[in-house]
Amino acid sequence: MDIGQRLKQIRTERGLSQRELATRAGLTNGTISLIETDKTSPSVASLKSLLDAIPISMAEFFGAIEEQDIPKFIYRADEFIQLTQDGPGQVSLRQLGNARKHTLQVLHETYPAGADTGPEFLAHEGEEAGIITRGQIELTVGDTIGLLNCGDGYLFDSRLPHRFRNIGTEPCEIVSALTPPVF
Amino acid sequence: MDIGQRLKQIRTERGLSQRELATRAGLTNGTISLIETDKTSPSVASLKSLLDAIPISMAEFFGAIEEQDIPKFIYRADEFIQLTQDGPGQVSLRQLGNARKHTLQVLHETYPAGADTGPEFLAHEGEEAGIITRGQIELTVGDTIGLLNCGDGYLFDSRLPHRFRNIGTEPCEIVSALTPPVF
DNA sequence: CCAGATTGACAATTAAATTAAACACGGCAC
DNA sequence: GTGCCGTGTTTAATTTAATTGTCAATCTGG
Repeated sequence: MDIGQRLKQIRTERGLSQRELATRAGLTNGTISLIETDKTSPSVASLKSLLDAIPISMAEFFGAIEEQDIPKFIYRADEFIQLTQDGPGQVSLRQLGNARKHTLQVLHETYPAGADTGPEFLAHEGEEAGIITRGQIELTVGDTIGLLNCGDGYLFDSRLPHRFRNIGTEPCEIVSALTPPVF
Repeated sequence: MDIGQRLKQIRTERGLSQRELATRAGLTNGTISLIETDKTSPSVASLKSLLDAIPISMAEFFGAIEEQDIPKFIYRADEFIQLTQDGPGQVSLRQLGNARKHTLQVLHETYPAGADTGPEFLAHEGEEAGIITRGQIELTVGDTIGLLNCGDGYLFDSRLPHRFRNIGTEPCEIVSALTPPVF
């Protein structure tokens, strides 16, 4: 989402210079330059001042951005959404993209040594699958128990009760997929 | 426009605590507390992180705010939009509200000593009127010239060529109205 | 009732946005 | 050419936002 490009677009569309818009909005030209070149992320208050001076509403401004938004295919590691509280000894679930817009939910899971999804078994609609990318983990599905090593994978109907336990000494990382998404 | 209230609304609607939303968005609970109590104006980047984690789009977020926006009646002095470059010896035009939404445009004008709208006369559609609140100014409309003192006013058809000159020694302030708005 | 956990708010530090002033580039008159 | 605007960018200093750690208040289960 390129705030800078969009601001520059509507500013130049209306024939305003950075300096002119700046004085109208009560900011400085330098600030607008930094925003338009994406060297800073303006505060909502600053952006509102700018849009009021143009004038254009926040909804219009972002509406146009999000319409023109090219469907996003690539997500950087730091763009994942953390679904769990993080802390030592905690299971970490990091979601790829905004699953509500899709029928497929992919997670990057980390189970510290000793971690356990709990004795109360999980069960929900859909299917899930994954591949272990680091360490090893014990998976119980129904009354089947298996120890999965790095490179191994799993695939099962999520309605079957299941449980993950890292019984090893190093953290276990899994890339998993669920459909439909669960929250 | 109350960002804090709106954020709290949708957050609690979805049963999220400040801490839970914070970890999902990669921010801290303190930040959310400050935003929701309007003690800070978040950066666009921070707000986007929060809305992605909820999830809700920027356009939806602001759309709802601006719809529910009570028509605004009162404008603080620092909310006026500066229509002119400011500087010593410059005429200052400060607009009340967003004139594009209305048929009436009210300006707070300041003419420094010696200021002049220029020998090339102004002319545009509509009517304009004003009252001098400080100092004095010479007004030319068509071939009529008058010296207006503090408390005096004017009202004329804007299609007549007109010119303002502060021929006094102190700045002149005028509150003026135009209809329809001009830019 | 108490212990432990969860909530939102606060104060002090750290990180980031904003300012103010300078810089560099490109027209354009002279 | 030189000087002068007007443009957008960059830099160091300042102001503001964000983090961190803590607090009191509110639940919850034993």
